[in-house]
Amino acid sequence: MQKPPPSPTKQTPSIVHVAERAGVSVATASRVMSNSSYPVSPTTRQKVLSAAAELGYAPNSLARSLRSQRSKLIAALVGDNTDPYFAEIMRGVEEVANEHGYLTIVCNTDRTPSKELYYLQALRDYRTDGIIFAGGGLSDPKHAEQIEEVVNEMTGRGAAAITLSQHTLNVPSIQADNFGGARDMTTRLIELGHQRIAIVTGPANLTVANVRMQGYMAAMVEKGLTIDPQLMLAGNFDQISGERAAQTVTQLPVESRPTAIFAANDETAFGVILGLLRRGIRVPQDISVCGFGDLPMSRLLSPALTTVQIPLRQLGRAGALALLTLLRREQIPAIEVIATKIIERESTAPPRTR
Amino acid sequence: MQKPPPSPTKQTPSIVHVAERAGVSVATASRVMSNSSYPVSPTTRQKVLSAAAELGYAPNSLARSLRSQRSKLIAALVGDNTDPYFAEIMRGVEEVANEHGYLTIVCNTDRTPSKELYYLQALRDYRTDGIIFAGGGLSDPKHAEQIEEVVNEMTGRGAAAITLSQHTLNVPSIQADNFGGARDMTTRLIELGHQRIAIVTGPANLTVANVRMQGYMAAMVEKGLTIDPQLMLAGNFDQISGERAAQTVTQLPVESRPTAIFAANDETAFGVILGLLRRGIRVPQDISVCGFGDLPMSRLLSPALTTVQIPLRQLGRAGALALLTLLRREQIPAIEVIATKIIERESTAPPRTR
DNA sequence: CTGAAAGCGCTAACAG
DNA sequence: CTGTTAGCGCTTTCAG
Repeated sequence: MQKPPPSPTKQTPSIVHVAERAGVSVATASRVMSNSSYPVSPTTRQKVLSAAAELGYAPNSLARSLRSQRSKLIAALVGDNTDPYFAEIMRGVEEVANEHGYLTIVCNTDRTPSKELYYLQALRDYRTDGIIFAGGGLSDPKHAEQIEEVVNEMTGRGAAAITLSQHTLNVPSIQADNFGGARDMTTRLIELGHQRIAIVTGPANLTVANVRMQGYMAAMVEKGLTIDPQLMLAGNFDQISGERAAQTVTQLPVESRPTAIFAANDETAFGVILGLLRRGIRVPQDISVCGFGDLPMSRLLSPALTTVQIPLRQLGRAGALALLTLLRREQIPAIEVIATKIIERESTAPPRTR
Repeated sequence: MQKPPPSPTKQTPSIVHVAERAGVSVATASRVMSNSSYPVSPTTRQKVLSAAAELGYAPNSLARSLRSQRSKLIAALVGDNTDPYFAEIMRGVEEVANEHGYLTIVCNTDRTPSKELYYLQALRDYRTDGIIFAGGGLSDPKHAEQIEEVVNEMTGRGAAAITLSQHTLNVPSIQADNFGGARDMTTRLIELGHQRIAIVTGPANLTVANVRMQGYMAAMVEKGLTIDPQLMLAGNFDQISGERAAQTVTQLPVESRPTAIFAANDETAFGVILGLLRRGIRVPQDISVCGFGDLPMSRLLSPALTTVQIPLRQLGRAGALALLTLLRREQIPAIEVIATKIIERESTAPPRTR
């Protein structure tokens, strides 16, 4: 059974048709259809309205945007919309956009500078009013320059841009307190009695990852603990790298093993826990594990994950709101920090007394 | 209505400027900038190209779309982009769109007919070329009619629409084999030796939920088992309803308790498992549990979830591809079914022999 | 209050 | 091969 291909049948009515049918000029028709503040007599207005209704008239946003130089389109540039981290941010962005009559375009960059650049150009071509960089800035000097150029071009034209994490781009930024969150979490572990605390880092070229590591180091130093390079495990923000880290740890001689492992994000923490459990090491009895992010599934694991919660949806909402403010030509602070919060669950505990 | 360009720092160059600078007509400039097949001499082409480069010219897609009556915009209408189910589909859609030079608009409907209608109108106004209905059709006769009207209006105009699940809309559809998957899973449970198999259904007004229930019933009947109404638990596709179902089950007299519970989706299954474990019932030793969907986290649970896998990303890709085919005025089947697959993990086992 | 007309930036006839 | 021109559908001066 085949479906007949769609073939354009009836002509979409334009405002000209509405004007004709209502017996008024297009100017007047436009004024009522666009809710202009320009005065139109109640009777004329009514005539236009019913003509539009009879015709099933729908304004052409493309023409409107072309004319007004405002597309009412905003874009969310994310690493991968499938990643709950980005999904949650996108949700916040989309909600605010929707509430204000904007449409949201998704762009998955896969953290690839070239894809990011490609998308940016497309967005520029569509005269997208605003762009939210949800992911971190990619440290790739070659593309960074071009990306910056396109962004400047857009902002120079009246568009707005904003980042939701540390970024090389010189645009306003709204960020979760990654440093503070990591420092607080580490401090908490220390207060629990841990001394040998390992960290599984994120991708070296990702700024958020580095900032979290800084937070960890700051706490260690503040508390007078030494940072053992052996306990700084390279990770990649994914589960696999967490499992690898667990493996590395278990190969360490018992006396130099950490009593706690701080994974730079939740996914990595899942991997760590899984890797540990597979090797018969109990969490948190033998080793405590914590993450960063508080993904929805973090509380479902057993043991449920202790982690640093980032108010992601709120971050997305704040970002979109800031964008709209910028579009209204109003000032916003260059950088706004949103507090994170430690959520203690089952994966952390005081270290075993030897 | 919309705000004028706030502070046009530098005037965005249009094709007219390019033409002037290259010393050619706009027609010629357009021909080279739009990669028209129309012949242009190599020298002229070069002149235009360098003029464009010097000016930093970027084509205006809005104008292009207005003129060509094709926006190169497609939209994914999802229940909630935060739901891994939809996120995965969206990813597939976005990938294909991107590969073909289209931009993807996200619309979260929250399964609300009014929001769906609102979005549809906005998409129509933007002359979106194609729409993918990722969620099921909402059984709400009042809005359904209006929604259908807008969709017809759009397809009549040359746009394409497609659904990725059972839907009242009369447009082509690409679907996972929900019936077959549920039947196979149920059959598998029966083969393991289960006789008393409960099902936790999805929202009654969601077609997918009903189809899965049908599959369950078909298998039961085929195998000559009776369907005990006591074992048909009302669910809502969320974790809470799964926990509630677990509670209900544990309140049943021991002899009439099920030995296996089939949750209509994974989230519900998580809830069931959680609820069971909390009450000291072991999974799968005491009761087997399985789900439908294979969310990423399903394999991370302990016990890892046995479930029916839906190739979601592929579904999204297939949907977008179908849309593009339709846009090319080519035929596609009215309905295409994509096979599901049973993934057996740790949450199911033969029933305990009494 | 209403209307005529000038474009927004681009493509595609239709001439040369 | 190149150029002129007529719109796509809409908003907004600028005149009544």
